[in-house]
Amino acid sequence: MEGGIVFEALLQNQSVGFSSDGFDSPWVSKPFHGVKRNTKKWVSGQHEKEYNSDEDYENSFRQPEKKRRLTVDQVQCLEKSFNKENKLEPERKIQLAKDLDLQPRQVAIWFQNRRARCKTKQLEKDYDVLNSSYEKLKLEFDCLQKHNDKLKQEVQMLKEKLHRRETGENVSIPNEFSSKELDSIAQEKKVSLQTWIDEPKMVICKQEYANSVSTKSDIIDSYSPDGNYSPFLEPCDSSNVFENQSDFSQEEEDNLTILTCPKIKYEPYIDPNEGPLGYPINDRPFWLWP
DNA sequence: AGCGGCATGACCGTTACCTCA
DNA sequence: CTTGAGGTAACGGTCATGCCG
Repeated sequence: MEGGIVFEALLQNQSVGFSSDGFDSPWVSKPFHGVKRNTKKWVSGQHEKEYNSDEDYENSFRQPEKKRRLTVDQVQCLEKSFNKENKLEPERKIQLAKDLDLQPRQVAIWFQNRRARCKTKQLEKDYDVLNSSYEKLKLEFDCLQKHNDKLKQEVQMLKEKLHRRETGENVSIPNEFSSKELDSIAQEKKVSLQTWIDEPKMVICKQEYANSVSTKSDIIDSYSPDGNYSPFLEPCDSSNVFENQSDFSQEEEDNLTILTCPKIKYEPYIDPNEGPLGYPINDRPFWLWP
């Protein structure tokens, strides 16, 4: 950092010295009124600055201080180093500080802040991923629900007609439809539904688990060892969704919920304050959070 | 081996300052 | 010129870890 950064006239009782952490940071403590906080101000190169007289020392306090940003070159070099490894070993810190004419502590702080920024960005990305996943899932769920209702209606209608026919009532079902044939029609309906949902990947699970998935951050936030995002539910084949190979009893099956799990991928940024339903995400019931 | 004290570093939340629209 | 928002350097507090007596 070229040129000494000196600071504005400070209040009395200031102290010039090293930080309490015993590290090599030349900070000046400045009393701060009203807030219980010690504001310290940076003096570039102070560790090597020599004052020829008390007057020089006093004058240095009267010059306005600027908190300088790191230069473009410094940032570029730090970025390069960060991209190689975002943790900073002491040797590398010293070397970077030397190379960039910074205090080791400045390098350490830059890495800390850089990691924090990195984490924030990653959280934003994760949010986008989950949000778009949720949006897609909800859409598919709504479609399925509507289709399911329609099918139930049809089955109910057919059952009623069958009942009336078997009890001798005059119904419009052709006589050639036996009970068996009606079953097969119903079966056909299942098949068509199955075809319809063939594209989205699905898993079937108990209602309690479906509810808990949205809150299981330890699962959702999981990453593979190489640092890549790992979707919490792997895609699976939906072909057996309606087959009688379920591990659940009939009663349990009534409470089953279908989770669609499209392959998660990053999508363009979406305003996190506005959810897919068009109103702020926090206004949504907790269990509807993506 | 177990324990306490100390040094160090990472992380988190926060603050102060700078820059720019 | 002022102001507010956003970005960033830097802080204090806390916790984990390693070393040493």
